[in-house]
Amino acid sequence: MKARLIDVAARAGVAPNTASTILNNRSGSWASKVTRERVLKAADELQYRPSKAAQAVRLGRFNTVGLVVPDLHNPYYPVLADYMKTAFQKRKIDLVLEHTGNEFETEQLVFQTMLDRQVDGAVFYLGDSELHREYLGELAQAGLPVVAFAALTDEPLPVDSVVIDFREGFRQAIDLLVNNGHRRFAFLSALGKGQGDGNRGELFKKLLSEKGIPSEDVNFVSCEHQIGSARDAFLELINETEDRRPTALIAMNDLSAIGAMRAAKEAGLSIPDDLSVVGVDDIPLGAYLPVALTTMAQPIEAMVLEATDLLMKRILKKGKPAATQSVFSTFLKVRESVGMAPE
Amino acid sequence: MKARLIDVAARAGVAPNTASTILNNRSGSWASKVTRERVLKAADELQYRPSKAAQAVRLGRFNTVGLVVPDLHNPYYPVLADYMKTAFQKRKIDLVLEHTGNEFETEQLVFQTMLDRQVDGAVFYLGDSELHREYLGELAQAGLPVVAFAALTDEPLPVDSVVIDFREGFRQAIDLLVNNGHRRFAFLSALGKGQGDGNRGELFKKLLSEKGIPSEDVNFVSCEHQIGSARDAFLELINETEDRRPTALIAMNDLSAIGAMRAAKEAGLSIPDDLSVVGVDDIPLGAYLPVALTTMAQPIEAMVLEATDLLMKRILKKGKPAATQSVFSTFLKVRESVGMAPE
DNA sequence: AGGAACATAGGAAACGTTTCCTATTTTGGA
DNA sequence: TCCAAAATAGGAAACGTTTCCTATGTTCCT
Repeated sequence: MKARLIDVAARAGVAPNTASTILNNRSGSWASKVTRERVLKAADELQYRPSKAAQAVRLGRFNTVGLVVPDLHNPYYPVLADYMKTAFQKRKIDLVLEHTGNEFETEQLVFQTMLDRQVDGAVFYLGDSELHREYLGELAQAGLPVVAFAALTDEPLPVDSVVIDFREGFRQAIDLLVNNGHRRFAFLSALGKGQGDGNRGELFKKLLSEKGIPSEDVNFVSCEHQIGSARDAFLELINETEDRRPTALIAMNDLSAIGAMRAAKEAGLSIPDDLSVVGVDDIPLGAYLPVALTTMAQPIEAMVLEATDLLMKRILKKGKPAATQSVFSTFLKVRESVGMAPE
Repeated sequence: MKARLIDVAARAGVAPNTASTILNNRSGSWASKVTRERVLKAADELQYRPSKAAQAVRLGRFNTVGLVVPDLHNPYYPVLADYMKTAFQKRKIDLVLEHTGNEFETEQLVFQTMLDRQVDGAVFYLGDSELHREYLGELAQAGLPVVAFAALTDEPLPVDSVVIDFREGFRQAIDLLVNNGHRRFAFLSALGKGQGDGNRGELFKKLLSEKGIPSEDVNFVSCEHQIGSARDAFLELINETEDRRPTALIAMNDLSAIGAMRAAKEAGLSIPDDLSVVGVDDIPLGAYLPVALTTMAQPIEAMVLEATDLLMKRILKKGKPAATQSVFSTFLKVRESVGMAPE
């Protein structure tokens, strides 16, 4: 059914290796013009496409890398995936996209897939699940080139990593909010059951205390970084804190921020008059909400380029150099969801 | 570095074929208990994982299917992809996800990839791009099992298809809007430059005229089905129609609806008091907008199951039976964005 | 005119599996 | 005790490429 190299060679009246050499125009391309054209014509007529599987077996590489993200439902990741797809495309490398949904079983499965030598390397975006941190070293040990995206934490990862330093963005956000008169804060993040926030909660508390905000005026709300869970959790906080209700909210991603804004709406709070909201991620949607979302953005494209470079180096390099760490800073994009503190 | 079948066999002191038979527990599994255990132990110790590429070459199949969607930035598709991933997982088949961004070049590339025999079959979601319709038959002709999702149109597709019949949802939406007193409508859709709306515009006009709405009170707005494009286009309409401004909008997907809601906000129109909005797709986000979005939902899971079945049948069946068509109806989910017509 | 250097092409092994077929040993019934 | 049948295992080819190495003509210089 499908044309093979042999078929092309036969039709062109040459040996398979000759055809192969020509089709991949290899080694100075010694073939005579007439032979070359015969082969090219035959390949075209037969609609020949080489079997990637056979190539992979022979060459020991796939020209494919994997990108594993926590959750495709968060529009941040498709944005990142697009950049990365473009970056690898330039190197003639396919990118296969997987998402774990932050579920342990799916994560296991994806790690297996990656290990099945389907890919020459893999990029893992460590979301708020701490689960796969454990496996990263294992994968690298098993010989798979790996690069990870992660939040900046105290303990460096055992693999090359592109880490996001939230300090600058946080500082800008807190400056803005405090200057606008806000004194009572809420912090919405994923914590518990295998989830961490990369010390961002601690960082937040510390920066606020430097501004003279006592820690009892900083409410930590834990949710699952999905929109529904954020709404529920924040609505509960609103109902619990009638007297000293926070006037400013920082959510650890834009989706949670949207959920919280919905909760505010349901509680009769208006944004930004009664409540100021800051998100993280700068998802495209944020600018088009009825009240456009102020958010901490990342230099996604630069981060992706760096990750791509790191992975390519790992793939091409023979030895196992020590893991490196590249740090990128966040910055605030001020939109409509932040205002002056009420009264 | 990586353990191969030979290595496992050597360590267990058996021939490779014996090891293969045991590891795949094939043909009544004749191997003696002791041999079996030795092989299993060796495989475990060496962390043996068979090379998928080699298997693919030998077996002529990949245990992998492709899913091609137009745009991952629209949260509708991740939802669909998740269902499909689960459905194929049950059959031990990997799903690789590709998106074309509705760009012609990317589409070409993806079609190539699929044809490179990386997959045993492919599911294409035909968005509003008419571009790949042309290629579907070609792919099927080339021997690739293909199933397509599409809107119900007059001309059936040359491959098995799962089509969405919008009539019922439209009828429900129009009933609701007309009963609420709306008389002037807008219809937001992707048209032009290779894009079609599957006759949904015509359908809309027809249903409205049955309700006694003259066609001059139906405004068609063309945009690119992305949030920003929808905002721009609808804002323009608002500004152009000060006198006979529409009081109800139907957008051909939820993302456009959100963009239009943003435009309404910018123009000082409030929803649903000044403008009622209905979307299509029922993306999860819709329920969590400050004004929850009324939308036409699809039985996504059932559609996915059907598509999965169709593809599996194509893959397993020898001959080339005629293309079938499975139709699914939409239904309205009423939320907050629809109200009574103003004054 | 004779050989070296070049241009052009093919033979055959290899990548890591699976599977068809054959070979050896064991079992069991008469 | 003998032979057929069952149980158990291995040999070798095959999947579709790529690549190393060798072989045949050509060209060109002396």
